[in-house]
Amino acid sequence: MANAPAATQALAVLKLLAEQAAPVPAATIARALELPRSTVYHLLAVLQGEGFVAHLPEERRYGLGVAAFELGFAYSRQQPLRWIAQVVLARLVDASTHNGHFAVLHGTDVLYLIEERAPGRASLVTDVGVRLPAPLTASGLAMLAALPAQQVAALFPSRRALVRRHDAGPGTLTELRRSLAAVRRDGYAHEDGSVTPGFASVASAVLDHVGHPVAAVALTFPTAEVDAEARSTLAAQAGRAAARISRQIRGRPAGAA
Amino acid sequence: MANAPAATQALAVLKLLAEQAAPVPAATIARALELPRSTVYHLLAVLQGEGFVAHLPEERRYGLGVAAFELGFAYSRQQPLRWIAQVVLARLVDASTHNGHFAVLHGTDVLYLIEERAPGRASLVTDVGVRLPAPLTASGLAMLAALPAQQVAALFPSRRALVRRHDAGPGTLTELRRSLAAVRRDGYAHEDGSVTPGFASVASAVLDHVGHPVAAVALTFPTAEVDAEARSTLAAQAGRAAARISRQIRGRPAGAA
DNA sequence: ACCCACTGTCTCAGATCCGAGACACAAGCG
DNA sequence: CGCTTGTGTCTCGGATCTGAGACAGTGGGT
Repeated sequence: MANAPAATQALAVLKLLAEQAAPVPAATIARALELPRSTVYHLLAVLQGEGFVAHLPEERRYGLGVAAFELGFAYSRQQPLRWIAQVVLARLVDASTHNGHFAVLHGTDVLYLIEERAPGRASLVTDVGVRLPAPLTASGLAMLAALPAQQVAALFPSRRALVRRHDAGPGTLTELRRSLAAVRRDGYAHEDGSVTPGFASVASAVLDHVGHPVAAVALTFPTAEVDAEARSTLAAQAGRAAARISRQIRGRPAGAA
Repeated sequence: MANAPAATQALAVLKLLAEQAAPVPAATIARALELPRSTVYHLLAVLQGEGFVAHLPEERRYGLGVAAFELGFAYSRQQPLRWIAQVVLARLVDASTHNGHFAVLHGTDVLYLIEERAPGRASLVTDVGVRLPAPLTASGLAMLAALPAQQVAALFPSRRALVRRHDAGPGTLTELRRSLAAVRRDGYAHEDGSVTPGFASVASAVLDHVGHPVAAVALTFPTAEVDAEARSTLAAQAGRAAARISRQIRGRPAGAA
């Protein structure tokens, strides 16, 4: 297969810029990607010409451009799953009065595609576009629990693949399997403070026609506000929303994710 | 300046895919971009390798991949303006109980960066990522009204630059200028059914430290539900939200958009 | 005002890529 | 089952690019 270094390099520049919290100087890009300065300026000129990169002359820095934003939205728009989920999630959030999320599994991570905020509540760390280790999240646990054991083993071949945060989350594969068994027993997944201290989530997986988890629906709430009974109610609501989306996607061709 | 056809072509493929409502066959890409089939397969392989494109073998089609999505989110995340606006817009929506939007001017279009949905209300056509002709929208009119007349003339050199929809929106430059004068007189912009029949919006521009419009805040409501007095109240609320964001961005370096 | 480090532009030849077209495989239709 | 159309892979040489390094300009520090 022939190579296309210019294309590969241009995409690498975009990915690097996407990893930055703010626009950066061209020299930073050259250093990080180990590319000649002339090559970087050349690539930036092409990316700028197509709108993917914006040059900030006053700051002498480069950041992502509007074309990058539209690309991201276009991905979202191409997902029939997202449109179905948007409506169902809006209803769930209105009914439960808690923030709701819709996420997909991507490797060992969860990627949040939709966040619906309930009135009077702030957005959380699980904003759209955020990626978190699946075992730390209710959504991730819900999806992993619906996978065959071999697939889970493939994703997490050793304890090295596990990430802990706020001293939370499974530390061994045995703990992970135990968590997943509990999810299957309870019928829903939950996490307490693993993602944001003081907040908990409940989640259910959205299954396709062959029972494969394609996404998850979650509700997030302040731990202190919701007792065990209320939590079960929220879990049931999330479960019904996930089931509704599952029914609606059956009969549709499998989408990318 | 040297050229980088492979980089340019790869970006063209991404843009084409972003314009599609669903994944497409490779032949469609080759035809649309007038590229050799081997070149297209080659570019798709590179884009796929970097995660920007996903191949759907069962459908024999190609669509955008997760890296495209993350790119779009990364753009959003790099905008300090967006984070400030997110909080202010959430409060505005909670207080007004109507859907709110946050948009920027991009050429002669408005580009929606944030949508905050009020409980019990459906998302509208002005979803995140959507781009609409500025003169048709309250947000667009608010920003255009805050621009110097020469800049408006540069953006709209002739009536050819004007777009009508649902038989709405200014049809001549004179009408446009008249609309903008009304916005300046009233202190807020509004549209009735230009974007979505049965819905109206009010909007105010967010101004930077030199008085340049960098964004707009809008509230959208069903026309039948809101009388003239209530509309003024919503306009005032949107105006205060925009002013609050304006105050918060002063003292910060100008961001990209 | 001067100096230094950095930004941004430009050239051109050795190195490397791009794409025409052949080939194998797959899907759909009669 | 056979045929047609479309998908996807692969080769290689004429055409073209990549990037070292020179140069000019800019901004910040002293």
